[in-house]
Formats: sequence, structure tokens, C-alpha cells
Amino acid sequence: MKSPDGHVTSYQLAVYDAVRMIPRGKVASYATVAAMAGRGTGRTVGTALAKYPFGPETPCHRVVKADGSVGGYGGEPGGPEASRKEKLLRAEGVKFQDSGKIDPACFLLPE
DNA sequence: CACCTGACATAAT
DNA sequence: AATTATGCCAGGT
Repeated sequence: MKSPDGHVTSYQLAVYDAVRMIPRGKVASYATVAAMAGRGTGRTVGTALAKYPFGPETPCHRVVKADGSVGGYGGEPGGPEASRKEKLLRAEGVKFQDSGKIDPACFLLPE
């Protein structure tokens, strides 16, 4: 469980690198991560994250949807793990609106 | 090489 | 405001 799967494309690594640079207490939309990676779109980023086994250094929980929803987690969209994801974000200092959406001020500005 | 799927985004209805 | 349809791009079959 230390090293991830061996078959990883260049794009996956680029997405990881972008996700890893997200500061604690902030979040970035899938599209923003794609912009930082330099390639792809929100869809490709989400697909990339879902397929990858993930190491402990990749804060995939800091990646959320553009409308403020937490998106997915644990390789499943809107799954039960997504609730845990929200809890993690709260623990890191991310504020949530009463509507259940993330505060726009916690979003990392795209490049 | 062609078709299908998918942790998204945006516009239109 | 909520739901539906279309566009995007990379990966897998």
C-alpha cells in the first residue's frame, strides 16, 4: 500500500503534482487542477483521480466541484465516502455554506 | 484505429 | 431554482 500501481501515465503525474500543491485549508475545482496541470479538463482530472490508488501525500479531498459540492471520493461519485471528505475539509479550516456548499473564499484561484 | 466511459463545466429549457 | 442536454479530454476496451 506504499507504492501505487506501476502503470501511470504522464497526465496522472501532472494532476497529482497540481493536487499536491494545494495549500491546507483551501480547495480547488477539478477544472482549476486541470489548468494547473496544463492539460485536460475537469472530467479528465476526475477520471484520473478515480483510477489512481493514491498515496498518503496526495490530498485528493481538496479537489471539489466548481459549484461548491464536494464531488466524489473513494473512487465513487457522491458516495458515502464523500461525507468523510467534507469532514476532512472542515478539519482543515475550509468553511461551508449553510446550503452545504463550500465557501467560495476557500477556493484556490486558477492560474 | 474507432467507440465508449467518466470523482466535470456550462448553457439551455 | 432544478433538471436535461452538449462539450471537453484522457483512458480503456
